[in-house]
Amino acid sequence: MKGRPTLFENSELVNKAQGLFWEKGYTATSLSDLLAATGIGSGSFYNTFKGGKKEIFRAAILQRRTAFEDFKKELERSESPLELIKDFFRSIAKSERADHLRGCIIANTVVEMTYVDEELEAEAIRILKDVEQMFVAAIEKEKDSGGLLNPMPAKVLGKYLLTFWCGLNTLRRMYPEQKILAEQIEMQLAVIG
Amino acid sequence: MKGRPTLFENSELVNKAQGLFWEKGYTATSLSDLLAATGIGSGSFYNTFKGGKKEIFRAAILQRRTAFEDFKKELERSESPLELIKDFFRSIAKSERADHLRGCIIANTVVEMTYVDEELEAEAIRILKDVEQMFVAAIEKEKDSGGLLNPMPAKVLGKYLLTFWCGLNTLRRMYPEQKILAEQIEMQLAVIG
DNA sequence: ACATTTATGTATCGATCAGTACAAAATACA
DNA sequence: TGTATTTTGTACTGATCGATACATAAATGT
Repeated sequence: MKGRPTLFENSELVNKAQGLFWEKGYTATSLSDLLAATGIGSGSFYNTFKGGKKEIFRAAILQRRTAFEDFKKELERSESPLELIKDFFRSIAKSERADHLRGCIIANTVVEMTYVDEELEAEAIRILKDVEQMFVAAIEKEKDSGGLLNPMPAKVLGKYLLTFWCGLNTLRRMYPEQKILAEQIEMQLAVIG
Repeated sequence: MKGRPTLFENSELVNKAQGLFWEKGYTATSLSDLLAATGIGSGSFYNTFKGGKKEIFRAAILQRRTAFEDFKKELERSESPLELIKDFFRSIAKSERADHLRGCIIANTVVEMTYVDEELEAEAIRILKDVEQMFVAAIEKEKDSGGLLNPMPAKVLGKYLLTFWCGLNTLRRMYPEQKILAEQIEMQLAVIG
């Protein structure tokens, strides 16, 4: 390809931007924050992300989405996907304090963007609904194999797990302590059966 | 008292500011948003709220706290506080769409402020912990009167309700529909017993 | 009437916001 | 060795940010 070669790896830029957005959200993260963290100049930045701040934020969100999709594929290959999901929830308790404090970037975005940016809000909601569907599919599979006796519809149980995930997003900030979170997670998972 | 009389009622200012902060959060609400919504000039504004934007935000949060404290007093007078709490959750489903979208200003603040403003973050967390304590007290009372058979500790059940509240804060935005929310709320309340 | 006090409206501050203009640099291709 | 193409760094833009300066208005107290 013709032209000066890129000094900055695109995915690296998005990675670093994601780190900032994850902590402070979209509005409170300034462009100069992004430029300072990545080391890129504004010329390169707007050459790479023609849509500016909003485009790199969307890229950060979508990158998070692919991380979720990887997990989803792992579930689809699994015999007992619900167990993997439960283990995922259990692993949350063991996170570092900083990870508790920043929570889930997608859930954060839904809360932040409601009256701020319709498109980004819709984007984040779409992802959470995909997560919900993943929960539902795992629960249905477990029901089919006879490993789950809970009589509630899978749809309701899926929304229950999603609501738990979003609630945990705040609880973790209030109690970034392994013991409390582990106990609470275990209790909430037991509800499913 | 000496001096020119105030044209603006302080609590009215806080009320209107609360409305803006509730929708867009702290950072995305600008001072000129606040001035436009209240009709006040910046001179008067900074004369009234010496701490500027942060002070009026804190006032908005604290005003919400007193609303919660009123409910708490009602609970303390009640014979079956847990039933009142359950009815409160049930009433959420019937909210208007706009109320679903803006959620709970305190829970929103916890999510927004984590790496943005330590003090406001701590303020909001303190309030949520008070709400949690209110849940715990109501559950203990219900246990004492023999009206609650669930063997889990009241502390755990209280955190469960709090987590549900915070999860609902996102679920409402994803599904601002009475039917879905009512079904989900009923399911989650049934867990308590 | 006049001094004092407080609230108000307006003009304005420096800082920062997101974004642009543009020339220099670094490559590929002719 | 040029010419086209793309990236990069820097200077800069107008707009908006939160906040202040200050004169004027409107009350009270003497």
